[in-house]
Order: sequence, then C-alpha cells, then structure tokens
Amino acid sequence: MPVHMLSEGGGRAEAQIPNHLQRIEIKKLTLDSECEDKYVKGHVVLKYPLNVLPNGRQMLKAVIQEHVTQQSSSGIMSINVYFFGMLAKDFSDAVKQGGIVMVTGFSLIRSPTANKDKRHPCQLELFEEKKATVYVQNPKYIYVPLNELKPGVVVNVYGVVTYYKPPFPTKGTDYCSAVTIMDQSGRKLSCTLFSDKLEALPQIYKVGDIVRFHRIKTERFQGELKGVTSAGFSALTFDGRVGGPVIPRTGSKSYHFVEEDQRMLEMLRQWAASRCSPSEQNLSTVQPKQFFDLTCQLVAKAELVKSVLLKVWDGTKCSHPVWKVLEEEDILEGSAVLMYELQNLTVDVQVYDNHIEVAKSLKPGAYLRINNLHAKLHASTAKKQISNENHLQFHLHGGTIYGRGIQVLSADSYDVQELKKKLESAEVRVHPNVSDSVLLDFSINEGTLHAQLERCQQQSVTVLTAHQHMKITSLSNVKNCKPPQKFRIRAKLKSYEPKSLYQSVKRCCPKCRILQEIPDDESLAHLFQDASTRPLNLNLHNDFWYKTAVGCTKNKQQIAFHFLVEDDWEKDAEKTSVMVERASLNEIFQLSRRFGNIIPVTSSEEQLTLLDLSAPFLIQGKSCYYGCKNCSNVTGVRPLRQFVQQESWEATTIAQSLGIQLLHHVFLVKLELDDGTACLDAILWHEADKFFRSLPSEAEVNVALQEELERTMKTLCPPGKGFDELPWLDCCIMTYSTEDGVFNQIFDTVVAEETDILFNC
DNA sequence: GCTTAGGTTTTG
Repeated sequence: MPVHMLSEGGGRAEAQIPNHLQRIEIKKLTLDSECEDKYVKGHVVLKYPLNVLPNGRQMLKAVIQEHVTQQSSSGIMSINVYFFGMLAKDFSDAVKQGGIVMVTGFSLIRSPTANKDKRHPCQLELFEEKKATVYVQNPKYIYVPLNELKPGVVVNVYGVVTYYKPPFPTKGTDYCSAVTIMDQSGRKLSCTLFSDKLEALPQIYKVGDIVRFHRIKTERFQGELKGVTSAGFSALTFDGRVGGPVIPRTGSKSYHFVEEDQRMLEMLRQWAASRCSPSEQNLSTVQPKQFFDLTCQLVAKAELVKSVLLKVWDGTKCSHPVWKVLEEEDILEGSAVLMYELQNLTVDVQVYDNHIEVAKSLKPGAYLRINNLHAKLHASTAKKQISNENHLQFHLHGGTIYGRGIQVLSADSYDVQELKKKLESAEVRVHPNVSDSVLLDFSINEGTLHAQLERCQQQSVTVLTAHQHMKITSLSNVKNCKPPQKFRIRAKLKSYEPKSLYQSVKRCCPKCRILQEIPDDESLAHLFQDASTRPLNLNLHNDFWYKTAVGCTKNKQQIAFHFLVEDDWEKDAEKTSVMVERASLNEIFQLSRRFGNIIPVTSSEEQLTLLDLSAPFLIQGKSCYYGCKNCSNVTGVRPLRQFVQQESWEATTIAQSLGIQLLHHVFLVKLELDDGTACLDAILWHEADKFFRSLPSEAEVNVALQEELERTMKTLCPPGKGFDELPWLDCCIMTYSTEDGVFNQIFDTVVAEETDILFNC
C-alpha cells in the first residue's frame, strides 16, 4: 500500500513510520538534494480534484506546507506535490485537507509555477512504481475556512475575534455571548453563543484574541450566515499576538490540542498581525477623538451624579494635557498617598449608563480593560479656563456596541503581566516636600506602587483602629523578635479554637487578672444538690430586712425564700430580688424566669451565707455571675436594702455589697495565623469585645448574637477554602512572656464592617 | 430538548 494511514489525533506521526527514514525540511530541498531515506513532512493546505491526463493516467496536485514553529513568517514554506497513478486515487480518497502527510520516494524537479505561486522553486513528484510512499495522519477535527461555510451544518472553525459582547443573562435559561470572527479568507462569521454555564462561553479578553469553536452550527439569518452553539459546543480562546502564550482559556475539562492547532493558531496570529492596526493604545499614544482599548490599573474611583469617575494609570504619560474631573479629591475612594504619587500619570475616565454598575463594583488596585474608550477634546466652555490648550477627557459612553465595556482582568493574565512591567518601569515623578515625607516613607516601605494598589483589592476583613502607618512585619520576624513588642501584621486565619464562640466566653478577674474556670452544668447541679441537703435554720427566718416563706417541691423538699421587705413580689416579680435556700439548679433556673435577681444562700448557725464561690452568687435571667476566689472577702449576707432603694441591681453593686470581686466575662479565642512566612498562634482576649464589637456576657446567653459571631468567624476563616482563597487580616499584635511561655495577643484591631472594607485601603 | 439574541459609535 503506497498510502499508509496513521492513527488519528494526538499521537506523534513520526513514531508510526519506519525509523530509518530521516526528515528533510522543505526549505532545505534543492534539485541536488540526496533524497533516499528522506521524507518531507507537511500539512495539506490545498488538495485539487483528481485529474486524468491525456495518456489516461490519473494525476493529483496538492500543496503541502511545512510549519516551523518559529516566530517569523519565513518559517512557513509550501511546496507543490504531484501524485500519479493509483497513488493519486488513493491520496484523493484517503487524505483530508489539513491532514499531516509524510512523503518518501519522491523525485525533485524544478517548479514551472514558482514565480507565480511563490511556493518552493522545486516540486515533488510521486510515482507508485518508483516506490513512493505517503504516510497520512488525518486531523481528528477539520476546521472549515469561513468562506467555505454553508448554512445548516455543524462545523469546527478558527478565527480572530473582531467583535464580542461579553456573556450576559438572557430572558431564557442561558447566558448569551456574541462573537464575530474572521479568518484568512477575509470572511466574517457572527456567532451567537448560548450556555447555561458561564465558563463554557469563550473567555475573550479583547478584540484580536483567537478562538477555536467546536460544533458551531451555521444558519441563515436576515440574509447572512450566522453561527450558533450546537450540542457539545466548546471553545478555546488564545491571546492573538505573535509570540503570545499558547495557553488556551477554556471551561472544558479536557480538550484536544495538537500540532495542527498550534499551526492554525500561529498562522492566524501572523495574518492578524499583518492586517489591521490594533485598537489598543497607551495613554502616551492615544490621539484626540480616538476610540481605543485601554489596559490599566484602577487607582481610585468616585460616584458622581450621572457617571462614575475612574482614576486609572497604565504606566505611560499622556502626551496631551488631561482634563481633571474633580478639583477636590476628597470624595475619591482609594489611597490618597498613591493618588498623590501617581498624579502625573493618572487620567480620569468617566463612565456612563449601563457601565455604571460595573464601575461601582470595582476596587482600587483592580486591573482593567476598558474597551472603546473615547478620548475627547474637552469643550472649553468655561470662561475661567486660562489655558488655550485643549484638554483630553476620557469617556466610556453608554451601550455595548463595538464591545464597549469594562472588564476586570485576572492578575495572572498575560495582559496584566505585560501591564505590570510597564507600571514597574514607569517614571513616577513627585516632588516630595517636608509634610509629605511621612507618606512617602509609608509607600517606600510597601513595595512597588502597583503592588500596593493590588493589595488594596485584597481587602482585609479586619481593620486597625490605630497604627495604620506602622510597617507590616512578617510573622517569621515576629517570631524572631524578643518579647515584649508590638507589631502590625497581615496574615490569614487558618483555624481557631473553640469552634463555637460562646464556648470561648470565660471569666476573668479584673483585679488579679487570673482566668477562672466556670463549672459546667453538671458540676453546678452537684453544688446546689449538696447545699440543698443542709438543714434550714428557722432562727434565721424573717429579719428586719427580709421576710421568709417556705415552699415545698414535688419531692417534698423544703425551699426557703427570703424576700427583701421592700419588694412587692406579687406585683412586680421581675424586679424582685430573692435569696433562695435549698433549691436545685433546675429550680433556680425556673425561679429565675419569674424573679429578677436570685441569690443562692445557705444557713450557717448565725446567719445566711453565700454558697461556695464555685457557684454563681447571682442569677439574672440566663446570666450567672461569679466571684473571684482570690480577691473576694465574703462574710455573711448583709442587708441588701440600700440596693433596693437605689433600684440599682447591677451585678457589680450587689457583688460589692456581698464583699465579692466580680469576675468579668471575656472572650478567649486562639487564632492560628499564617502569612506565608510562618505560622503563629495569637490570642484574642482583653480586646476581644472590641474586636467582635460584642459583649461576651451577651454572647453567652443571646442565641442571635451567637449566630452572628459564628457568621463573623466564617468571614474571617471561610470553611473549606484553601490558603490562597482565605481573606487577609490586618492585625496589631503584642508579644509578651509569662511563666507559661510567650504569648501573642491581638489589640487595636476590629472585624471590618462593610463600609470599612470599602475604605480600608 | 426548547428558549434565549441577533452589536455597527456619545455627544455627558
């Protein structure tokens, strides 16, 4: 068989041919070339119909093209090939245009048409009887040139994007995106693409990108051929520039990309580069009245009456004087420092109508492409304008024609990489004066300007209440510094303990600063159980300041209630204070629903006394108050009248009267922080109320607040996220040593509210 | 499997 079929698709063609054969490049072929055991490899770019010569012999002409993957057009060389006899018939039947062929046993003769067709000066001739052989690898996918499309077929195509409208939700179930492409044939195809999955639509960044569509269906609409998605549609998108990355953007999990694709891509790139002037401009190259595409970084923004103002830079200086929209820059959202430093490089872009919403959602630091931006001459209507020079102003008008709109570019995209190089080499000329030295100092500490801006985007979910100008220290440095010291850090919260914040509510003595364990419900029940077995002392019933009533439970347990005399407990139970003797924990809680203040007591020989300080000395509703075992000095229960008169049933005053040092509620949360340089455990303790903007005493008893705190923690440390996806936390921490070791404690830091996030730049 | 949308420069 003179025509050998090689397996389709991905496998390398060379691996499937006899290995004594050696390749000879088309461009190296001459009439003198020694061609035995040599093969020529190329793509079939043209295949003519089978022809019969006057002598009755069959003949077929094809053009094969060698593609050398270098970046110059001289890397492409094509040659005419003639097949004779059965070889012609077999070739005609077996080979598809676009397939890869490797031919051996050919003869080389001068090409009579070289001058006309600009192909190789030689041509190849293959005769079966001279042992010519053709190895064929047909492409898995055939890409149809746009000028060969017919209506009503499902095809695969390549093309350069000449127009696109980013995906938008339709009135139906899908997203829709419109893309018009063009190929070397000069023909355009407008495609309407639908998908219920956003990522399945082509991720086009700009006009000039190159797309590959699989399974697009052609149909006639208003007299023109259009493309629409058909079942199994998939798209790859590439940067359209010669030398750009050959990395497809796609939502497909698996896609077929072979030599042939690379060839198609590079051919289109070459062609596109030779064609039209790009719509992309720098601020330095843009001319008045132009509509252009701008790749830039957002420095600041402000919402105006009928538009949104975006202050952007692209690292180049506009060659025309630019119109500043605002004289006062106070209303701009963004870092004043960076605005100041970049004042000579930024331009004001005014965004109107349908683009306002997108503009509002942008964060300073974002990398943007603004498509079809209008560089207008400012109408110098204002009489006060002294300068004769015409200022340029930049407007993004309403509508989406010509792909008009704003796109946020991902920080790792090719365009942003290129932009960053420009931003880094930009000449930022500022004239520091004395009063600005602090600000400049700040910026020098923080790396390049665009990186500083970028960080604005990665907003912190916490906000500092002071020390904003302190330099950020890495956690590895914090660990290496000798305590005590204070730092500003920026890290991510990898985990925290305890998982439920109400479990983090502890008691701490404000006097001796010692954290004291609170018994759990079971231990408490035991405490009250023990106390309930002690006998009642009838001598202690009724005194000048309380009246005693004895009740009996279902279990025939006697409970004594000592009511303060001034209280009218039948009328005003909620304000009533009662000392309760011999009640179980359950009974105490039941009573606390009825009476405002419960003070558990027990009888000694001479007086009523409090229980052990392990038990709460006061129960108000669901709240239990405890005393410090170190700092309290409890004797008997003294007359509590004065507090009733003052109607001051604050736990603190009751505690005072009983000789108790009240324990305060505190949050104690352990945070595992990581900033990529090191991991560090820090605690939230003395300033935790400030941090959460909540009271721990409330958190202990208020379910709604517990839920809110849980939500807060999920914002700081979203479950199931990888390190990269975690938000940053700006924190102040202090390090200190105790007998138990070195601790790191958070201070002057609060959880950001939405408005903080907006302005925390 | 059906539907969806189907752009051609503001005038600030």
